[in-house]
Amino acid sequence: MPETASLSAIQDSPFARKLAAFVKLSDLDLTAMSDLYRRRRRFAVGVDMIHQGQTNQSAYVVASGWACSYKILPGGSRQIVDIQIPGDFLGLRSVLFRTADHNVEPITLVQASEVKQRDLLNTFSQTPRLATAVLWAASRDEAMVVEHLVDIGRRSATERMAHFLLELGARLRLVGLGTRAGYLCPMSQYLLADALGLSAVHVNRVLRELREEGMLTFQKGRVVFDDYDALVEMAGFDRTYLDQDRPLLL
Amino acid sequence: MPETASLSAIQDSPFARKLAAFVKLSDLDLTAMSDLYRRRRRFAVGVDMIHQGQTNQSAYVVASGWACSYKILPGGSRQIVDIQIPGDFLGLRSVLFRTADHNVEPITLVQASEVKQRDLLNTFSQTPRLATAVLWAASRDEAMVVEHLVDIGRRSATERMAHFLLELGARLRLVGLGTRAGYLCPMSQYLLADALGLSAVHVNRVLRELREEGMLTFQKGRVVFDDYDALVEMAGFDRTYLDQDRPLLL
DNA sequence: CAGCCGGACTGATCTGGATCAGCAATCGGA
DNA sequence: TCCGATTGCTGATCCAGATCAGTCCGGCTG
Repeated sequence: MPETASLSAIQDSPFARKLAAFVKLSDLDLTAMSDLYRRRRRFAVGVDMIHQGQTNQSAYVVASGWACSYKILPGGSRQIVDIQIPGDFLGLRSVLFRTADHNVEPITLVQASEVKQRDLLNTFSQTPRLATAVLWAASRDEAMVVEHLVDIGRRSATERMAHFLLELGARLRLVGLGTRAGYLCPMSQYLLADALGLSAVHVNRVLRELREEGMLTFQKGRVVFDDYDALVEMAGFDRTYLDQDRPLLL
Repeated sequence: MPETASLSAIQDSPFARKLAAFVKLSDLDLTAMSDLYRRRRRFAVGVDMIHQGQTNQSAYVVASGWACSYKILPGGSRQIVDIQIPGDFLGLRSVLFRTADHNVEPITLVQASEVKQRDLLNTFSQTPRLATAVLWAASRDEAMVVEHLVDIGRRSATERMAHFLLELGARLRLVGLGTRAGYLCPMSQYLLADALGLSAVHVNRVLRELREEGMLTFQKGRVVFDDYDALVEMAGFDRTYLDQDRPLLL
């Protein structure tokens, strides 16, 4: 039966894996999801996926690759707001508002499914459970932005770095792309700087310190947690908002 | 007819006013909303409405008064993440996740309607339009947190202050509690400091500078925009994400 | 092969905003 | 009516992290 085959394919996608942590998805929900998945597209590094100020943008669900959303301020400097990894929704706000309030740029080659505004709103009205699940995912993203805000507002450069890399690790583990030992991370130190509100120079210093203290090593595109527990302790990392152990809505 | 009378009462509530900027609400939606509105409660200053780490919290829709959500870090310092004014949802994340990831504290006496988890999820499954509207409102809140993040990460203390007070003004105007000239603001300089990641002392300095430059005056619980346009220019304030001129979803 | 370029890395210097310390005005309660 | 608590205001000092000004190394190109 081709239907069930495609259903199980959807079920294994990072997006479904993530949402399944919140709601138990029915076959109807999965079918609706697979409809959203039709229009697959590729984005090369250097070509923005979403442009601040543009109207009628689509949203995307990332299938593979990394991207980052950021804002440019009058003055030239930029702030990276969030990192998108496989399974993440991207540009949801640019669909719900008429104009995009941020940019999204691929960090690596990105493969993603385009979701048009009309399709999204239709799907919501037909499968309310899926709408609730997306609300949950959006809230989870908001929780991460909040954590990021606290990072920048109240944590030292070292704590910030540790917290950021821990969170990324936890997210990657959820979609099977990392372990407690570490993960592959294609971010340059310049990107890290823009994300953490530091200068690239200082990022380098902080990474060296963490390495020398035996906490974590980030070299050659690979993050290795040398002492996970000490890192969690030092960064004040709170796992609860990422560890949804069982679906809330059955 | 008591039904239509109560419907129009709901329609005039700050919450409905806000959501109506996004979707045209049907009578069914409004009825569902009024059901959520039943359980009205009052919160005095000094009594937290939501506690970080607690489980099975309710959410609230603010009818009157101001509150703030914040996080406490190991170390004692706190970061105010967002301000809630009438019409705002509050504690949505603590309902969607099982445990609250932040605190909410009243700034003034707050009157709010309690929304239980079960009621909320039921309402969503019965009125998907309302679910979509709440998703929109949550995304709008996220956009503000993002803006707040950029504030703290990349703007100077003065720009930050200007931006924050402008945004608050725009939000208050949406629910009819302020004008382009200014608004009443019950926040102390200590609260402002916690929100902006500054020290109270520095908040004071910055406010004095803004006053002396003829940009804005914040004294005696009242914000007066002395030169609105100059302020917008200086802060790099982007109105788009708060100015939803017509409903997106009819 | 040389030449180039982008990323990682380092030391010296500068500065925005925190911290500390203290005073004046206002308010609310006994 | 006085006293303590809260908020607003100011100057002096200090430090985390920015900025500047480079070197070093590996990969890519002509």
